[in-house]
Amino acid sequence: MDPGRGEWSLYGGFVEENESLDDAANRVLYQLTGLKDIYMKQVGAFGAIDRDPGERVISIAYCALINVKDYDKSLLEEHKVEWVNLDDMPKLYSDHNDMVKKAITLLRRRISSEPLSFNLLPDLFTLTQLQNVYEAILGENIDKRNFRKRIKTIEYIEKTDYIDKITSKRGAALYHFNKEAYMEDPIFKL
Amino acid sequence: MDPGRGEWSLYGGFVEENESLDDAANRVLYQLTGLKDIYMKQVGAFGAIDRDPGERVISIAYCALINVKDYDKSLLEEHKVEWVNLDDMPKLYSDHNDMVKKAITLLRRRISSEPLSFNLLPDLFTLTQLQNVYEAILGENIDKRNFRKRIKTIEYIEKTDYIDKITSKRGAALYHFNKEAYMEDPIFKL
DNA sequence: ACAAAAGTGTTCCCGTTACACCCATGA
DNA sequence: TCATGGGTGTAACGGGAACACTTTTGT
Repeated sequence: MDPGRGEWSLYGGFVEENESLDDAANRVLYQLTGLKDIYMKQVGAFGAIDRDPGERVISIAYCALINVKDYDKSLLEEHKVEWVNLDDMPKLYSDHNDMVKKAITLLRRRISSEPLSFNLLPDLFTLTQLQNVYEAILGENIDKRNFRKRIKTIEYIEKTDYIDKITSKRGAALYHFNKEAYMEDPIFKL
Repeated sequence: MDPGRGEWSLYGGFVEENESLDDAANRVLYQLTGLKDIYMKQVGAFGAIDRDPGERVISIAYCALINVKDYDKSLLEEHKVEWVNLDDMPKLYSDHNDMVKKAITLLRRRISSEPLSFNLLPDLFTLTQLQNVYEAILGENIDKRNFRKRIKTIEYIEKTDYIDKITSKRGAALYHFNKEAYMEDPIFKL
């Protein structure tokens, strides 16, 4: 998000002649963060007549799942862009708040039919980290025992022999998302 | 749907300067069917570079729920448009099959979180009619007793004293969707 | 020793499913 | 009288939610 015209707004760009909408979204994301191959979905087209006071603009909003640790800070500063917590989100320019709202709805719906979380986690992750992602997306707390019970029934989330000793004294088992197993049998359980 | 360029395609139109995307969709629908105030949702923006062989076109697809009985036949004939059954749908022009597929997915997801069916039914309807709509949208059969049990738990679907004697010899109770009750307490159960 | 995070089972409840027969009426 | 669609209840099952204590180890 970047400051624009006195108000904050979402970061955007224009679609070039030689690129699809998806390509354009990926390019803009790359220019902004230096990230490629990121999970990204179209949120929708926004086309009220007066949504831009200057000229008629139709915007196609996209949302991406980005691990906040991964971004290139210098690029963000260069574009005068900042990450904000959802709870701290200010009033945005034009209909950009609607875009965010629709994106959140889309994500919350999708997380129960598609394993989104792994786009936000490192290759190896602890169950606590995974649960944190779920709680962040759903915006609510989940019971630890129930969560871990459900995870156990999902075949393509595999426990490894590695142990994470960084975030806890006792050490936590590291898990792995087996994408191949998911592709073969894409039944999502959570 | 109308025949175009040797293949069948979805019916479309261009967005005017003085109308929003939603307005444009409603206008096109009106020109085609003579219907107004129809339930309509944006399906998404389609923007592959070569989706139209002539020039670069970005399309925003919409889907509407229309009771097939309501349409103005002369308008359809005038525009050389036909209704087709989903099962009989031919290969369509460009990415139009993707549009239909996405629209169906959207409807199926939405019907379990929003009472869509009433847009396809007359003001008074029998439970069998309602069940038919559900089965049509979901594309599967539903057990009659279970269906009726669930309907009974929904406050805003109200039984009236009227009886439909047209479609059955015995006569079937007519029900009514109480929109006000739904608006007050929009918890959808089915 | 104690603080901090990891890990672990059981019970209860409710919603979903499966399933088959009688009823009223017009033709 | 029969064909047609309308209407009804119960039992078994399974998934989700609630709930609290022990373990390990670094400091």
